[in-house]
Amino acid sequence: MQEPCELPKATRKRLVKFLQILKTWQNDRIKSSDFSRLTGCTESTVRHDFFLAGFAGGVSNGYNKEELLNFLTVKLGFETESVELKKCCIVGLGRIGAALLDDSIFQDSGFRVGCGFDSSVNRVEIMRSTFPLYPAYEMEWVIRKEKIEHAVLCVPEKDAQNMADRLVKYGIKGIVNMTQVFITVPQGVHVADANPALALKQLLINNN
Amino acid sequence: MQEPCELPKATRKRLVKFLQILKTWQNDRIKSSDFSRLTGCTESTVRHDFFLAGFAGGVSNGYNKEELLNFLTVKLGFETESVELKKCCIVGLGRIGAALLDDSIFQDSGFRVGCGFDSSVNRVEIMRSTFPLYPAYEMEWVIRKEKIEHAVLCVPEKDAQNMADRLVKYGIKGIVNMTQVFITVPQGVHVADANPALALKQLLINNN
DNA sequence: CGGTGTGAATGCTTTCACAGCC
DNA sequence: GGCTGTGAAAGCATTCACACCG
Repeated sequence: MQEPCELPKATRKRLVKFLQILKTWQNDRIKSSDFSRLTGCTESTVRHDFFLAGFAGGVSNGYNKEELLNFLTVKLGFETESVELKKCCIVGLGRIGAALLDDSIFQDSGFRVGCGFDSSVNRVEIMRSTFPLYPAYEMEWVIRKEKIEHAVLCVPEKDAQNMADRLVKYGIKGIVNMTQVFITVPQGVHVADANPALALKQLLINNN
Repeated sequence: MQEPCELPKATRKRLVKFLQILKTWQNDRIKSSDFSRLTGCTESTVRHDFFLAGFAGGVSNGYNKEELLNFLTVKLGFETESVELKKCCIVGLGRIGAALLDDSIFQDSGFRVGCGFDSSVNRVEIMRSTFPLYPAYEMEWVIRKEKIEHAVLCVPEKDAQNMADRLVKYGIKGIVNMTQVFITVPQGVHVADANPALALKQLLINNN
């Protein structure tokens, strides 16, 4: 029914943010200036995004929170989210990977942690976790059996590309790259970087 | 001498990536197709970026690695990087914050960890770390004294905006937001998001 | 040939301006 | 008056096409 959300990329990205904001918005109504303040884009952009998305419920004291929240949830295809969360896996259980073995971090993301992998059999056996942990050589069958399509990559940098290649081979379609190196993936697979060091560097550069 | 790098935003962002790639590039020469493969942008874009940056050392078997590396380092204003690293602070020492108390994570970023803060005095006293840890009420003088301008925000979501406000008040100019909530900062302060849950969500949306 | 260098052309994104509505 | 809705205009970013060079 809902075609795959034919909206400009930039607009879609912002709409995800707007939806996130709505989820924790206390008030009954919300204005484009609120979104502007909270995201850093202009009021104009906010209104234009809603226009492109096809929303037209605004009046002179802003938008109705509930109405907008429902609209965006459907438009972005998140309706079924609460029914069944998608599973992701944490690959590499060093300090960062281990810290991510925690569903509260993925709350409201539409994902939950399915399992964790590490190439050290020892570490996998010793670590305590509410999620099943596997040694890396079991990745293939686990990923296929659990139909996991998303991975959070937290391995040492020297292993990042290798591991990414394996993940893709086993059917992973999206990788969140927590390492500082850039990884290459074939067409059809997507990567999002989420490394604090990289982010710091970008901050320095974007002082404009 | 080097004016503040008058380049299009998008181009600057990519140049930072290219520089990162060069640092670990094994071969003596590198081609635009290599950058294209590794970053996902087109060869055309790569060459055009170098053009805008004013680099013109390419020949028919690509660019000389060293030459390009030096050029970009200067152009982006990273020459002094190895002389003195900028300090950042980790704010909030839960699982994630604690995992970031580690300089190896910030290697090659131009930053090093200066110190950590947490509102739990108890936690600060108990945790072992090679960096000084302070209770949150000491933030102001530490940040001012150490002239820290960048913070990595790892506090619980409900505290994120509050803490960001305080950081800004104490002189922080750039915040890497590891939380899932969006924070608002005044003009002149910059925020970069680096939250894996957010990144996963963006991946779902960008399946185009 | 297999690459880069470069301006022009195309395609996105953001901003503007102002009508319309409560 | 304050805010949304909307097309048109301006501003960026990417891609093309082709000259040029070893």
